[in-house]
Amino acid sequence: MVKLQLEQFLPYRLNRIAAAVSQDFRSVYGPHHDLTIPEWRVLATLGQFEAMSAKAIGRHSAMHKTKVSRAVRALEERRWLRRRQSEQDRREEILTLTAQGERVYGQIVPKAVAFERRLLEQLGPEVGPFLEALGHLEEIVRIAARAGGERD
Amino acid sequence: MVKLQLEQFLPYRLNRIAAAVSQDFRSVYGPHHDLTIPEWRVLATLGQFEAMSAKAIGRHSAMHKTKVSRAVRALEERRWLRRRQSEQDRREEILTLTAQGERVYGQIVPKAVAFERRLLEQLGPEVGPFLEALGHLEEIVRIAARAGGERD
DNA sequence: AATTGACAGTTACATTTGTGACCAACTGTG
DNA sequence: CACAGTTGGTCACAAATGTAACTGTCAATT
Repeated sequence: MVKLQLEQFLPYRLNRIAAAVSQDFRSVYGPHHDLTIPEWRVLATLGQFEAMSAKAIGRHSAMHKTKVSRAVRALEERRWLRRRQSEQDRREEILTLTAQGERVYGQIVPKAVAFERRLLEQLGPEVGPFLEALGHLEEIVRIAARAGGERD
Repeated sequence: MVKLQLEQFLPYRLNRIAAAVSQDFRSVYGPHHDLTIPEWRVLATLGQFEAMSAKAIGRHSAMHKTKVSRAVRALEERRWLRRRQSEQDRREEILTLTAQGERVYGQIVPKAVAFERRLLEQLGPEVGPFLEALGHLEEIVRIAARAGGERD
C-alpha cells in the first residue's frame, strides 16, 4: 500500500510547529496577564493600529466575528479597551485601548519580541530565506480571504 | 509606544498559515469522505504505522487524549478501524485499520500527495531551504514532548 | 419617504474541545 | 502478597468555538 510519511507532510508539520510555538509563546503572556488567545490578538491588533472596528480586527487576524465580539467584551469588562460609535456609520464601533490596556500591551510586547528573537536566532543563517519563503507561502494560501481557523 | 508588527510576528504567521493550509487540505478529503481533522489524523497515523495504541497516536500527532479517544470511536463505528487488547499490557488497545479503512486511506493518500506537490511547486526554488529550515524549527520547539495544542 | 438588500455586531443554540474524576491494570517497594 | 504510585483509556461536565437567526443601520432604488 502507498503510504504517506506524515511527519514529512507539510500541512501536518505546519500544524505541529504552529501549535508548539503558540504554546511556548503563551507561557510568555499567559501566566502574568491571564489572557486568552483571542483576547491577546485583539489587544495586539489594537495596540498596533490604535483604533479599529471589530470587523476589521477579525479580517486582519483571521478570527470569526463572534470570537472577536466575545474577546472585545471581555477586554471591555476589564477596562482594557473602550468603544465608541462611529460617526460615519452608526452600525460600527471604533475600538481603542484604554491607558490600562496600553500599559498591559506595553508590558507584553517586549517579551513577545524577545521570544521571537530567541527563536529566530536559534534558526541561524537560514532565517532569511526561511522568512522569505514563509511570505510566499502566505501569498499562495491567500490568507486574507478567510476567517475562522486558528489557534494562537 | 513600542509596537509589535503582528503580521510579521512569527507565532502569528505560523498559525495563520497552518490554519489556511489545513483548511485548504480539508477540501481534498472532507467532501468525499466526511472526515473531521482528528479523524483524518488517526487514519493517517494508522495507515502509516499499521498498528499503534491510542496513546502513541496522540503523542505522535500532538492531539489531546480525549480527542484521540473520540476520533477512534468514530472510526470504529464506521468500521474503518478495529481494536484489540494488547497482550503485554491489557490497559492499552492496539489499533489497526480494517480493509475498508485501508481502502479509504489508499484513496486519500494520492490526493494528499498531489495537494502537497502543488503547494511546494508554487513555492518554487525556495522550497529546499524552506523545508530544511522547517526541520530545524521542529527541533527547536521540540514537538515530541507535548500534546494538546492543534488547532487552528 | 418607502422599500429592498447588504452589513456590523450580538445572541441563542449546537458542536467541538479541554479538564478532572474515574476505572482497570501495570510497576515497584516493602 | 499488599500497598502505593503511575498509566491507558473513558466519561461527565465545563469552557470555547462555530452557525444561524436577529437587530439596528446604511445605501440604493423607486
